[in-house]
Amino acid sequence: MPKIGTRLRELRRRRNLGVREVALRSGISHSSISLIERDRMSPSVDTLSAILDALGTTLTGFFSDLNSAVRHSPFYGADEWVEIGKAQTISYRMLGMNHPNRQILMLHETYAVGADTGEPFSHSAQEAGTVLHGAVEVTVGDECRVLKAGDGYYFDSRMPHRFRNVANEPSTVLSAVTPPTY
Amino acid sequence: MPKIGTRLRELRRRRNLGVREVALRSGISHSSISLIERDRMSPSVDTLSAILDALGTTLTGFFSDLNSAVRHSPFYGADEWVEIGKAQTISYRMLGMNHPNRQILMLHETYAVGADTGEPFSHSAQEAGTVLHGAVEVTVGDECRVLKAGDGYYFDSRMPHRFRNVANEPSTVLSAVTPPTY
DNA sequence: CCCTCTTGTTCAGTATTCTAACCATGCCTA
DNA sequence: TAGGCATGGTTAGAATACTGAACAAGAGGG
Repeated sequence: MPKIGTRLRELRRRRNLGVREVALRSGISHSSISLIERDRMSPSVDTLSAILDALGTTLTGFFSDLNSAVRHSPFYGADEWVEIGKAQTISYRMLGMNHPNRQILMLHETYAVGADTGEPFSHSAQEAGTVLHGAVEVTVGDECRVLKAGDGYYFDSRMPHRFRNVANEPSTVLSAVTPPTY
Repeated sequence: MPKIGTRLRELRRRRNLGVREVALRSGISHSSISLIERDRMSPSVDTLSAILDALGTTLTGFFSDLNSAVRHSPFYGADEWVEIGKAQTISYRMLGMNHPNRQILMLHETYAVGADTGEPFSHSAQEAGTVLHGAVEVTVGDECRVLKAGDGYYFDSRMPHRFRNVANEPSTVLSAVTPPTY
């Protein structure tokens, strides 16, 4: 939540609009606009959405413009992978947790024997990956194939997909998703 | 603000995490998580950010995945341009106001005699446009040129830029910006 | 069957956002 | 100078987000 206020003020100023004008168009009180722009309060998503609407922008656009250029070390140690799932049958460990303006979700996935992501699901993004160890049956749309170490995949996440470990040992996969949704 | 809750729940479930687990990692109470996921309250940006953090996602990623496939008429009449600025010296009228998943901000800009966007500013996006009528002096970075009807431009918005009407009549420009931030 | 551990939901109380009315300032015009 | 009308900021009270504890439903396990 980096200086939302400042950015909002810029957007408004750029349009030669007053706080009151934006308030009128968005249905939010001008005092709230003032407070939000000066980071004295964190608006609810609904409120922010209404304001952006009045400015002809969208939540999507607003946030995709956020966190632009910040310096950060490009290196991460082997101990810096962060578990983002609950390591029972499948473990998802991500790289670069706090990297600014992260556009990629790089995952090290470990599938226990018989592990299965279950119901094919879909979300809008693109993902690619490769099997490091073991054997994984990957289903994308109506295509299905067993991938072994060295094999890889690349597909649009909107296609329903599913992963299943078919080896009699744990399998590992290294994958990348962008945008970092999963 | 389309079903934020549903999407959040999907993200969580996909990770095999419980409401309580996410609460612990995000510092938000598990009851809030429950309420938010069922759209019974609209979280503040701070809160949402904390939750997404615990799920390994970002505001940017979360919203860029939002509003995917919704049907909508592709046609807009000449009377459907919406003024998003305050028409004094410069008028900004945008197209497709309520178009779902809008990725482009198409603008019809009208500059009064002597109008000037003033201080060069910058934001992260890409924009292109062409002069329809009159003459506009465009400055991008350290380059400056006068464009007349038919001339165009295309640049990365991160470069500081500025527009100035140098004709002795109103000038009009048709432009596009993506993502729809401006 | 009871016990316990897990899951998510409900609810009363607290903290925060949000609003409405008021205030301060600056810029016109008379 | 006063008066009007912009601008944005402040503040008490209403509305809502948020919390913690209590509740309900299900899954084993003895």
